Amino acid sequence: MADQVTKSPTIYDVARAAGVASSTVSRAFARPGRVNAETAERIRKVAAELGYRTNPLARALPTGRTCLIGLVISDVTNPFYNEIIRGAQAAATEAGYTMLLTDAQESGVKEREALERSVSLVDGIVLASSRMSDSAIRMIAKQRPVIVLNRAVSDVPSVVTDNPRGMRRAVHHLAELGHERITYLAGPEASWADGTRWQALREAVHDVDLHAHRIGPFEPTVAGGAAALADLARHPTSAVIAYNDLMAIGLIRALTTAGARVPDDVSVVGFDNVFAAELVTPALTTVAAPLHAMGQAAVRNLLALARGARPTTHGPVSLPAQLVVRASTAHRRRNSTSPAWGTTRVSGSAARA
Amino acid sequence: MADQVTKSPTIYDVARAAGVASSTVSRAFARPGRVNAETAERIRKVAAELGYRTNPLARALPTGRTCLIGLVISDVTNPFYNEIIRGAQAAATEAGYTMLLTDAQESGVKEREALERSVSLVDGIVLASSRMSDSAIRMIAKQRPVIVLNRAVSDVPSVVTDNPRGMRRAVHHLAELGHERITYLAGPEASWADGTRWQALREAVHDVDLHAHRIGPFEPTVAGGAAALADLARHPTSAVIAYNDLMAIGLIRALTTAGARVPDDVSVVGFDNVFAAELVTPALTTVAAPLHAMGQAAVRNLLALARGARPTTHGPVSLPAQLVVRASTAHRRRNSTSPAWGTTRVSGSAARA
DNA sequence: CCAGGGCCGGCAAGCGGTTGCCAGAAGTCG
DNA sequence: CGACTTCTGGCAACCGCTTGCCGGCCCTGG
Repeated sequence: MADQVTKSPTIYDVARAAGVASSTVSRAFARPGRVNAETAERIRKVAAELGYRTNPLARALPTGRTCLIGLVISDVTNPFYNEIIRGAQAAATEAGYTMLLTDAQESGVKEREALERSVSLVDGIVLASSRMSDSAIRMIAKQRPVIVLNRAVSDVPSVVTDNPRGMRRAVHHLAELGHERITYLAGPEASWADGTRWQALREAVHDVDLHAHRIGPFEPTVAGGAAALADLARHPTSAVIAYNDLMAIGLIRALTTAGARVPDDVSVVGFDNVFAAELVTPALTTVAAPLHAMGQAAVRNLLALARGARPTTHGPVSLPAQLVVRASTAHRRRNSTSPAWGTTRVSGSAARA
Repeated sequence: MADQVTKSPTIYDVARAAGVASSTVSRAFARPGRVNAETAERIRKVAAELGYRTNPLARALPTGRTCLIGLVISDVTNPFYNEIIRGAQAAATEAGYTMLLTDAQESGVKEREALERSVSLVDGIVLASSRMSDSAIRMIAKQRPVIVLNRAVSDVPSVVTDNPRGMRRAVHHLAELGHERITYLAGPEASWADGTRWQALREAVHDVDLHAHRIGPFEPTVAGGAAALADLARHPTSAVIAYNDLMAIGLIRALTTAGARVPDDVSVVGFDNVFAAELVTPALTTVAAPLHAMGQAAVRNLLALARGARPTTHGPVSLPAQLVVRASTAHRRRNSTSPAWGTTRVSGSAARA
């Protein structure tokens, strides 16, 4: 344990051992070609013997590049991010960057504090589902290259999923199954995705002549979805689209324990296609976001930005979403306009057949 | 976007503006008390006006402390780590440290490479379910304080869950339900936890006079669990304990599609109590690891170590595990010694009642 | 009234690299 | 053969902050 005091060798040690100047050692590593091939080889050999490794910190000081990128996530606990993290990580590693992960714990304030402490450390930042205000984001985008993920902020490049298209597909699917009224379970109000999805739903629904109704907002969690049951019962529909999979799962569970059957009594569609979506019973029909690709795209774009590229397009980069049809959606049953599961009997307007 | 060229102010800028020496500015922040209260106050005010923030990199160079800790995870995609990450993050933030997250992608080699690039950056490292060899771990423990999570390596402090106790509880639970033979679905061979669990199972089973049988190893994933079905069918038992929840879930699914009922035909117990465990149908009975606490404990111990504390005990810090009984375990049915679901009919030795 | 001790601020030497500039050696060319 | 490149290696000045050491000033006690 106490071995840790042995300081690791520096370029000076290597320089002395190899009989050259420290600058030559530095160049042998940082700028091969700038130094004679043989010399470089020799230096490299000596360095290897000494176990020399260039100290990234010391390197970063004069160059200003740390080869670190920050990934800030609104809630690491949310399975939605698992694949995003991995995608980001992959892209970072591939480019020789290391990732600094920060959990904002669904709090704009904590997010800010964390950022405060790390902006100066990183070469760029990916903000995943940031809960900060647009202006706060723009503020930090002034200090470092920033890419926002799953959100659009004017003047800041972003990558998002094609929510409108995904939503349209979900609506068409539901329409084909004979559903006429769709309830949207809203997520957090601070969420850009939530706004986009609801907006997309209204448009999609209009196209195919259905009706949409929004309830919420709820927490974007299983508990939040379950909590939505009461509101849903007050204004029941045969189909529900939830802000995300977690809420969809929560709702399904609540419905089930309330005695309703999914998908027979009500069809439920989620968003994101998180890992658990195919595990639950019934398996969840959901709009799949290309999670891995998003993480990857975000980091790649960020790195391009950091290298001085102009922000590619002025709009967000939009990645295609797909509808994954599983077992939580089915044909609407003609005689099930009014639910048997309502905690409150509905206003009577919807008469039983 | 181009604003990023504006360099941020340094202590020199502040010093000039405040009419003091740079060292005084430095001390005003780093060592309050060493400098006159009024002066400090004035400096702080000027600094605030200039928007000065101390550059952690520059600070780290002379001090050698980066206030960064590395968390290396064998597979970020595994939900098992979600809460661990958060626990670790919480403990780190609370101590003013930032976390560097690395995904080893279940590869000892990638793990090593990643470490290679980051050891020199961090003040300490938490290795979660490392896939590296003991000696490799000891090697890096020589360079930096290291805590291994979910594994025991001699001479390196670690935090683990109390697998033996957890296993004992699971076995007793199964015994009470009348099961006599238990199959263990083994996880990765490189996994320390796997060895411990199997060992614990054998002992626990011996105590209560049951029988245990091990099949595997399998991938510690849903697919791995599903893949285990064939082996299980060859040697069926009424109860199964899986290396982890993911495998348990996979097995349950495979069993179900093969026509077996869980828990009626076979009881399944998992390990870890990941998020999805309570979501699946039937909800999974599992040995719950204190995920959040583990991440937290790991980081706290690491920080203590980094501060120069002697490794607390010489054995691993063991956190209590609990059995969470849900719906995937039930009384053994007398007449179900031989399964109706076997893909291969069993050797006939186990006659139908 | 003077010696001794705090308190405070400044000086300057690093921490471990990078890099602009310089100069000697070697190669090129008319 | 001399002028001009090109190739290589060294020198030294940073990058932004920390910190050991010094010294002036003021306070206190004998």
